[in-house]
Parts: sequence; C-alpha cells; structure tokens
Amino acid sequence: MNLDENIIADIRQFNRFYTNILGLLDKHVLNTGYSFTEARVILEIGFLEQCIANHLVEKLDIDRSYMSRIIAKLSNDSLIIKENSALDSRTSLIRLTPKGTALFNQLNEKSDEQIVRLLQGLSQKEIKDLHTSMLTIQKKLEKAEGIE
Amino acid sequence: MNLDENIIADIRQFNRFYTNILGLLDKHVLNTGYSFTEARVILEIGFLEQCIANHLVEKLDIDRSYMSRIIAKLSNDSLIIKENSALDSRTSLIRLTPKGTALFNQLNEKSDEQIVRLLQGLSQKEIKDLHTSMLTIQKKLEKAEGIE
DNA sequence: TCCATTTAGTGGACTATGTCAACTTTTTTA
DNA sequence: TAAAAAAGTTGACATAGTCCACTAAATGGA
Repeated sequence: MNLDENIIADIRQFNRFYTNILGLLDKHVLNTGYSFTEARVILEIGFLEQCIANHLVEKLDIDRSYMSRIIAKLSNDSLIIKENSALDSRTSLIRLTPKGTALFNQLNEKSDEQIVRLLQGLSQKEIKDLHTSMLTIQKKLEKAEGIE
Repeated sequence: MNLDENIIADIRQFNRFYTNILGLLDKHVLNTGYSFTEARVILEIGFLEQCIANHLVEKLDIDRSYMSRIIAKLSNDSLIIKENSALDSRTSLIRLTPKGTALFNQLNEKSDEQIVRLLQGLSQKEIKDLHTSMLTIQKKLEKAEGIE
C-alpha cells in the first residue's frame, strides 16, 4: 500500500489532538449529575426512541454487565422505562420517560452550545471547511472500519 | 453568528463517530501492560525527550496527583528516570530510560499498524482526502480552542 | 422434535481509573 | 521579606469498568 510515513504521523497527531478536543467537550457535559458514559447512553436511547440493551452494548461498545447497571440506574432514576418485548422475552424495550426526554433535550442543548463555543472566532468560510472535512473523514472511515 | 442547526448536528455526529474510532484504537494499544493514559504519558515524554511533570499535567489534562502516581509507577518500572532540575528544585526532569524508549518505540509501531489497518481498503486518493481533511480540522480548531 | 449452542441480560466480586483536600517545599511577586 | 502562587506528594475516596458465573429464552441443526 506504500503508506507515506508522514501521513501516518499526521493522522496520529490528529488523533491525539482530537482526543483532547473530545476530552474538553466531555468535561462540560457534566453538571447534569450523569457521567459521560451515562450521557452517551441517554443520547443514544433518545435518538433511537426505542431500543434494547444489546443494541446499546454494541453501538457504544460498553460491557454488557456495565450496561445492565447503567440501565438499572437510569430506570431507577425514572429517566427510562423498560417494557417487555413481545418478540423476544429475553429483552426489554427501552425508551425515555418525559423526565428522561427533558434530560435528553438538556444534554442536546448543552452539546450544541459547546459546539458554538468551539467554533467561535471562526468565519463562515472556516466553519464550512471544517464541516466539509468532517463529512469527508466520516464517509471514508465508515467504509473502512477495518480495525477489529 | 447564525450557525446552521444542521452543521451543529453534523459536527456532533462526527464527534460521536470519532469517539468510537478513537475508542477502538485505544483498545488495541493494550497488551503492553500499560493503560491508555499511561501510554499517552510515555508517548508524550518520548516525543519531548525531556520534560517536567507539570507539562504533562497541562498538555494531557490529567490531574496533578494522578500524574504524580503515574510517574511514580513508570519510574518504579524503570521506564523513566527523574533527575533534579538545577533551575527549579521543586521539579524533576523526566526522560525515558532505554527500557522506556523500547516501549515508546513499541507503542509507536503498534499505533502505526493500527492506522494502516484503519486505512486498509481505501485508495491513495481517499487517503489523501482524509489526510487533508484532518489537517484542515486541526488547523481551524487550534485557532479556536474556545472551550474553557 | 429435542437438544446443543448461542444470545440477552443480571449480579457478585473485583481492579483500574480518577478526584479532592491537605500538606511540603520552592519560587515568584507585590 | 512576607504573602501568594506553583510543583509535587500523599491519604482517603469515589467512579468507572472488567471478569466470571449464572439464568432464561431463542435458534439451528440432526
């Protein structure tokens, strides 16, 4: 494949850089009383509207038992409800309660504000370039996924 | 600033996507006996060749006390050595031992292999686009940093 | 059909990771 | 030069995540 050494170095540099960016963003999801991982779970349930635990396990790459506990906690806090599945009685259908939806919205707002803050100081043109670049990366790497 | 809602949504989508990519990559830094965070520290020391703990704290955004323990562990494992600083006797100059350098090289190789694996299946043109996009993102967001 | 396998989920017991506050020593600054 | 700030350490914790064994239901052949 003859991959240029410098390209690999740049990609790794980008990964370190973006790890920091995401780390900074994560820090500020806080003050909701829920951790970053819990927030990811709530967001994913919210986006899907309905799902089963195993989907969350696979999509978010979180250990089964850990997910079980997260769901138990969220359920206990009345953010989600579990309903028996008619199709597969090993599973429960999970969705947000109104309280959960409120938190979902709050998390979304906070996340949006963070992005706005992250972009402040950039021109429309720069934002457009950034956006295009992100779409490009996602498109290429979705094809790849060749990590395993 | 009139930021398009869709752009924000796409950026957030990208962030979720890239969180997963980085998570997958991180998992595989393992089998060295050191955690992701420890690996970050070793890599940073290796790149700098010499530094003080406080630099690592700020650069990697890790708590002081936690860093103190990480450094103690790495020192205990003879991966790094601490040398008294003549300029500021509160601090120590940290650098890799030969053993630490060996691990540094190993981590670098593993990381490079991961990137190669990540990119497998992409054409030269696609890799070039990916690379350009990453440089663009980094350049724009380095300017920004507007999170606090 | 039935039984071996796989899949979804749970819970105990644990380790690893990260945080907070208090403290020492040294440096900086007003 | 006294007060404040900075670098680092330590104890005591809290949070996050992992591993394993287990149950119950679903699935896939012979």
